[in-house]
Amino acid sequence: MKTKTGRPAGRDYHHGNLKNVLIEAAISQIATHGARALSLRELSRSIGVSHASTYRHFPNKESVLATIAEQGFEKLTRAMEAAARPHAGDALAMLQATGVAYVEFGVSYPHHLQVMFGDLITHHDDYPELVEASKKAYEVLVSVVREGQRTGRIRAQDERLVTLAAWSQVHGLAMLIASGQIRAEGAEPIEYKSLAASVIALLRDGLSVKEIGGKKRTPIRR
Amino acid sequence: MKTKTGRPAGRDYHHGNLKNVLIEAAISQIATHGARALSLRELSRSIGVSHASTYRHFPNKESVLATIAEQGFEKLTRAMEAAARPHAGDALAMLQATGVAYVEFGVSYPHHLQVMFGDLITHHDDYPELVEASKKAYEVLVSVVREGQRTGRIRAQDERLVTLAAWSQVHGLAMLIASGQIRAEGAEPIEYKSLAASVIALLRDGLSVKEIGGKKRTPIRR
DNA sequence: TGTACATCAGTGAACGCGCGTTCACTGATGTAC
DNA sequence: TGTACATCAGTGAACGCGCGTTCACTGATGTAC
Repeated sequence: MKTKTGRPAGRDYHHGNLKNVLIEAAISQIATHGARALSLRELSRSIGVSHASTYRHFPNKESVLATIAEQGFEKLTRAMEAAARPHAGDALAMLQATGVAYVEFGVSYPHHLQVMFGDLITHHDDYPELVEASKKAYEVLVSVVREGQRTGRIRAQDERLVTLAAWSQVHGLAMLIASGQIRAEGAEPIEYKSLAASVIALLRDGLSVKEIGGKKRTPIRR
Repeated sequence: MKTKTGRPAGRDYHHGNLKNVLIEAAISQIATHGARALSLRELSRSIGVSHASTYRHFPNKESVLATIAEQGFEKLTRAMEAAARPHAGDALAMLQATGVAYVEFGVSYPHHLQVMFGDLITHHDDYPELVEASKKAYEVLVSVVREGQRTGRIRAQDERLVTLAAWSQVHGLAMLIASGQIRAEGAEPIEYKSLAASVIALLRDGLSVKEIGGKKRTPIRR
């Protein structure tokens, strides 16, 4: 069942590909059973490979998790960039879209978020590529904020502070949803996308009712 | 070393108190070694008691964690209420103070936050007191928002949405700090309290620069 | 094209570990008389 | 106040488990000639 060029059915590794197969299987195992439940032995079992083979590609379990986290940040970065792109030139719309993408990522891959931000990886410094990937995700937000400040659409406060406010907002919402704290009250499921959009709009506009020239504006309804 | 009324030195349990001793020890073990590292055996060992004794007071490990989470929510509730109290009558100040208290809690007890919002407890419905405690914490925010809307200081949008925006903001900031994502760039440590205050102020005021009567206001600096 | 050889990815068995949980027990405490 | 008894909190040993990691191996792959 194999030729010089062909590969045995279902075993497209040996030299190079097992690493990818392992990571993909790990990601799907995490997606279904949660990050805490990931075991290297079960992982190898699921793809029909010896449990020792992992150690040809990763020095230990944590480095597998680090790779997963890294890919998560890369995916998140791509999602945010793709969401922002159509709104080039309108920084506030970009910020909104980027934030919604962040929350959507969290809703879609709650366990992946756990790996990225949880305490499973204790030695972040051992994984410079992971640190790099998370910085890149952060940089997407920074550059939108910077653009908004340049064009006078976003408050000219310390750029790091404004970015942090935006990041906290979407990260918090994503984490609350991912950890099951936000529940539908009625029967129909929550529309996370529009929920995220509304919450982010509140950050954009502010919670307080502004007083202008000493008298209150009518509260804005959207 | 014991009398009819006295207790053997260092063993103030037998009938009633071991449960509290266990929880206190568990909380301190979590604070130092993280929630994932908690083991019932190590816990018993640390207080010099048989590891089977736990099962006189808790049906299983998860219920120990649920009790810890519950106490965390109670502590958080108390902290927020205490922070809000001095500002009674000024809902925006209450919101600010409450939010800062939330973030401070997270900074002080990052691992406790992990137990409260992480995925260690999988069957929340088994612990109605935990659900109740988390609702009470949430209610603190709701009531501040409601008060702000009643007095016209906070936007008259759906009260749940506004609360969620505030909650997301402080939760996200707390989680980002707790998970080590926010790092000082220079040598001096971050002043989390003022950082939180600034970030929450941005939510209160909004990120966008408002245009009034067609022309831009000067960006506000604080 | 064919052969000899080097490389190294994947194997199977074993090590040692600490864990959560159960069980029959024992001994300290509280109570009825 | 003193004694007999019931209760039940804490014990120590044992069960069974799956895990991460290591190791000497073997066999598939790629390459030099």
